[in-house]
Amino acid sequence: MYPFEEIEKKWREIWEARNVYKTDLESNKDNVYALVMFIYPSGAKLHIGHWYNYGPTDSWARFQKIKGKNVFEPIGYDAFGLPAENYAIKTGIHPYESTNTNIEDIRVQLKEMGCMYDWNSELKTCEPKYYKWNQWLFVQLYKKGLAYRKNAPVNWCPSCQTVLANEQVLADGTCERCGSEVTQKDLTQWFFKITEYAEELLAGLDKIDWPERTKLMQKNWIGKSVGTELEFDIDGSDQKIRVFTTRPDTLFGVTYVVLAPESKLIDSVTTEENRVKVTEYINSVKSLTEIERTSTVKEKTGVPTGGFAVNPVNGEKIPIWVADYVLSTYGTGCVMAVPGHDERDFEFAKRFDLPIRKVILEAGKDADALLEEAYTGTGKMINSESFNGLDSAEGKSKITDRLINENKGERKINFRLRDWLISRQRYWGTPIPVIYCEDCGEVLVPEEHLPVKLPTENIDFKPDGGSPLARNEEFVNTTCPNCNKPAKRDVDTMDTFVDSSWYYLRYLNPKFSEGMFDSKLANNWSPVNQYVGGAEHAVMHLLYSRFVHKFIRDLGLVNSDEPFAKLIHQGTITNQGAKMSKSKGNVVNPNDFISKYGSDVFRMYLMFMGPYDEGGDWNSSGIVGVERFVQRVFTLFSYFKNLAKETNSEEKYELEILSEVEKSVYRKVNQTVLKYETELDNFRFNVAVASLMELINELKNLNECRKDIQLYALERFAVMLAPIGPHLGEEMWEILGNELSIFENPVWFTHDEAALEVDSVTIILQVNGKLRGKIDLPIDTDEQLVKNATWEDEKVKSHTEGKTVVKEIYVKNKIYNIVVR
RNA sequence: GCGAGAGUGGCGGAAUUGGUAGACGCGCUAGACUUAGGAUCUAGUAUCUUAGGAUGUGGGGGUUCGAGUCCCCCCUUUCGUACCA
Repeated sequence: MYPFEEIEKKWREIWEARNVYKTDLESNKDNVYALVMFIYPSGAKLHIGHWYNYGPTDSWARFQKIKGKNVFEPIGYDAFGLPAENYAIKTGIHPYESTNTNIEDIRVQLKEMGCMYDWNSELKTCEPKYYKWNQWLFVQLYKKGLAYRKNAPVNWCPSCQTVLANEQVLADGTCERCGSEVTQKDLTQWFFKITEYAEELLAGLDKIDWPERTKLMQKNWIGKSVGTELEFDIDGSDQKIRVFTTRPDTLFGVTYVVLAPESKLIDSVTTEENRVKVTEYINSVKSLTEIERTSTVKEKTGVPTGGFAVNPVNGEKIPIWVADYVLSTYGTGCVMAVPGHDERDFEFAKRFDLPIRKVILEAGKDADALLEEAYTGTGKMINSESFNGLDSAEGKSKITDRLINENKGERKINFRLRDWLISRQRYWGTPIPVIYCEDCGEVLVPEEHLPVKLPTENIDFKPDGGSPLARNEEFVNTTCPNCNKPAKRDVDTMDTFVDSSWYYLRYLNPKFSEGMFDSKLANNWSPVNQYVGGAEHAVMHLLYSRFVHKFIRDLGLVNSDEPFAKLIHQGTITNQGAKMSKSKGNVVNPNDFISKYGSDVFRMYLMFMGPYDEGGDWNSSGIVGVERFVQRVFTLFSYFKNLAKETNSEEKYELEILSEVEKSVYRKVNQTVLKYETELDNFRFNVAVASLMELINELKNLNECRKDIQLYALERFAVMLAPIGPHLGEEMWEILGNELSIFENPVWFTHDEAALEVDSVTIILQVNGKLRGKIDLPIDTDEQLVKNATWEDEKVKSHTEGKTVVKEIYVKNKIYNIVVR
């Protein structure tokens, strides 16, 4: 039996004692930064999902190490946040205490996994020496005008008792964290101006190797749209209605204009006879929740104001309506309605019997035919006076030009992306380094006073809609850095996504006191070569990090444009189809498997389950397969114990001098080396593991080989085992008679290309594309000989007899197909 | 609604440019060893079959000598998104 307990313990001690995983960060040669998303230490311990994230990624990193790369693989804790605070509310235990207790436990588990983390780089975001630099970042953003405070309608989670960023509200209008329904509230809050970087955040997506899905999500979230902003005069008024449109080519099709219910223009455009109805309508909209209002299944509602706008291109007077399908937060909050060519306007026009005018003709359609639905495609312009006959694209440009000439419009780019709301009315986070003075207004805490420490005494955690820090007099009351008069501190804390948007740079030297991070090291190690984490962060963490990275690049602190060059999302492991969660009580505990099979077997099984980015449903029944494999490996190597002390292997062998058995062993070993390398490099762990299983099946008759061939095979096998089963690999390497840790002294054998060349091939014989036989022939056999052999095949004969041969197809070394009729 | 991905034996899953579908593993069947086997080893294992073959990668069409792979339509499912003008 393979004594995994003893062996795994032994190697972990050796690795730790010899400091095998300390990275030379000063070096700039062959660097590989392998990063997993750091841990959010909520009360729960590491579960299968963590293992699935960290284990295989570590195997990838170890493989880089074994190939001689200078690998940096750190781990740390995203230690601020709600779970610890909620726990404190429930139990009274201070978040600092519970968080640290959790981290202690988690660290033990992490070490059990046998990952090659550089523990010198471990960090916690809840320490002042870390969050000080969040505050510093805030100050820099403020100084560049990229951090600002405004009163705005914000998303409010009544359960978490705090505001949320747009990204933290789910599609169904619930809180990303707790699932409560999010409401709207008007509050004065701090924002980071991520929109300033919208264009670059979008363009940068083309330069990074990320899953297309994720890039698309970011692209949609940023939501760039190119169009024209133009104005409609208001009939009988000096005011104008500005609208944004991506389809100026449909301007002649505008039959009404719509204002969002929040629009400030409503009051002045509404006529007296419509005022009551309009007011009633606006009130009715207010009482709707955001979800109700934005539901696309809801029938469109709206009321006419009685006022009229004037179409800038043809002077036509068209009615002004108020409707809640127009959003105040996008564009100008006003829309020109073209029912003929916009689905929403079409639906609205049908409902309220407004005219529908066709101004774009779909290719091949009749200009006079009635529109059954909005035609949103492009085509020839019609009913558009002098623009008739132009293509949509040309029309867009020409109409815009005319508007520009007449001073009635301009080209405009709009983004769906909003600024990042970072204030949180919670305790367990980074204090916002701002002081409010009656005389001086909002004043930044001077950099030399940072960090503004989060008070740890006399905290009333209980949420009451305000920030817990507001009740801590000692914290709140301070003096103005400008005028020294009594002043008050900002009592909110920062969104924890601020913490996680730059931690990968801090890992390089978490003790660095002269700045946010050590720029010299950051330039050696940025961007991160391989980042691995859950797809749920596709638009939050991963977008914020990109923004912050670009900002600190602009400060001159780092010279790369993107934080993460390559990204992979591990899939989700479910249990009976359901996401594992404490509340459902369906969490699978990894410890049960570790104690029964050892961490290597568990890790290898996770890798073997299926494609890494797909995850899958947990089913422990297959783990015995991996266990058997490990047992067979151990038996095999034990049989050849100390072989490296008895013999030496060559780097390469000429095939001619090998026996048949040796030749097939030699070939298989080299095929496996190549396959293993390509699969592992690309995170296809399941296939990499399978290739080693195939190899051990092939090594059945290894004892019929010469000793040096035996060693040749086994040393390669051991080295390939090491990344995916690190303790096992080390032990097998040692059993062979090697004295040094394979990770301390990395060894990798590249494949022998000559071994992959086969001397004979199996030709597939087909009749009408159907398999009828196979023949083994020397490679590159002459076509005529293949043809002869094919025609001699009994089955081929019986399927072609009495039929006319139409043609014969020969694909060299692959297939001979006879087509008959 | 829209956008992106997925659908292959009893199960998890393999499969270069279109060229032997089902690697590897689980499970199952039979045999060997054994006091015993839920250990280990060996062999087999897509389905139907009149034993010649026929069928087979969600369904239906198509391109091709040849399609899991390419094209069109549809179904199921996962994820994202929710009137962004």
